[in-house]
Amino acid sequence: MDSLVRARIDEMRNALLNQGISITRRRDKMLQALASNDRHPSVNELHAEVRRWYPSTSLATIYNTIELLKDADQILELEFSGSANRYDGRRPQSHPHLICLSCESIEDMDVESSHSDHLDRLSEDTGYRLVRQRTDYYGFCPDCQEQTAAASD
Amino acid sequence: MDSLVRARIDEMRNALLNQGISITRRRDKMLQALASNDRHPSVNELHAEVRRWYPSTSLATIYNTIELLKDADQILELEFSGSANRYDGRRPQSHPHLICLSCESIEDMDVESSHSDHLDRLSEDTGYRLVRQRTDYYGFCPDCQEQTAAASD
DNA sequence: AGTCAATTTTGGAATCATTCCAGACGTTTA
DNA sequence: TAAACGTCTGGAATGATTCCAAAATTGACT
Repeated sequence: MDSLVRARIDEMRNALLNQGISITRRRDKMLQALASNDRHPSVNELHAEVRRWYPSTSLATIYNTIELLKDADQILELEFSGSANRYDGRRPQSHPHLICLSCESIEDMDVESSHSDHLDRLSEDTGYRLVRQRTDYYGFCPDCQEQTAAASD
Repeated sequence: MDSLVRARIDEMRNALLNQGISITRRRDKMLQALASNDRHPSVNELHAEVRRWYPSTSLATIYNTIELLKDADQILELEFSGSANRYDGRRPQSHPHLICLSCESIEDMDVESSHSDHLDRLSEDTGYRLVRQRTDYYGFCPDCQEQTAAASD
């Protein structure tokens, strides 16, 4: 396993432990699933993954664990109204994404430099106490563009 | 009525007419509601507003009209998974918002310069064909900060 | 190991925004 | 007036998320 993935899992574990939350087997599997999946999985995908090891796992447990991770600032939730939310457990800090309107893939973009400085500056400017931001770009990924081009031949 | 509001209503009307969509009385009221409300109303608020004039109006009609406006690029939809979507009919182009996590108010921020240039440049860089972006800042508005400060006295 | 208390998990029901649909209604055109 | 078409209604269907009470698991202590 990638050492970065391992490090990320440890980070999540410690963050939870610091809040007095125990790492049960299901929770641990879920951390692994989150750390090793860069496709921004939905709750259902995480559920399926954890179930491979613990088939009795219920959806409620997945939602539960997500709540714990949110409270510990260890997961980024991308909300959608029409479809299921998607989650980024690899980089819990706000960062921009490329979202394909056709295949619903979600890709990370590089972090803009000094993200928290930016929020701090904006907080001063606006009078808000800002805690996070969402920046996402919507369009059509290279693969989907090819497919529509091919289909119109 | 503000002349900017009036101009915006005309803009929406024309955009719909250009797509061969007729402006019914309910639709027209909804355009007015959208153009004159800067608080980013939800579907329920729009429904209530249109109902003041046409009490038999159904929710489905509101959803319908929103669909028409989206297709005509005349409304900006802010998606939320936990609560109702919010709509900006005054500035249909992508622009950033300040969102209060406590009172759920949504405020417009000034548009970054040359927004479409920015998308064009990013499209080149990423290979995506980007059509819109979402940039929102989440935090606590000045009013809500005061209230929690006062409550802790 | 055995018991108790506390935490976690389950599974199903409840909630709520949104979408769907068939029938009713209105408007336009001839 | 009638036919044709688009619009609107009201209620049902859908689907993600939340809630909850009961069952299962865990950890501490004996």
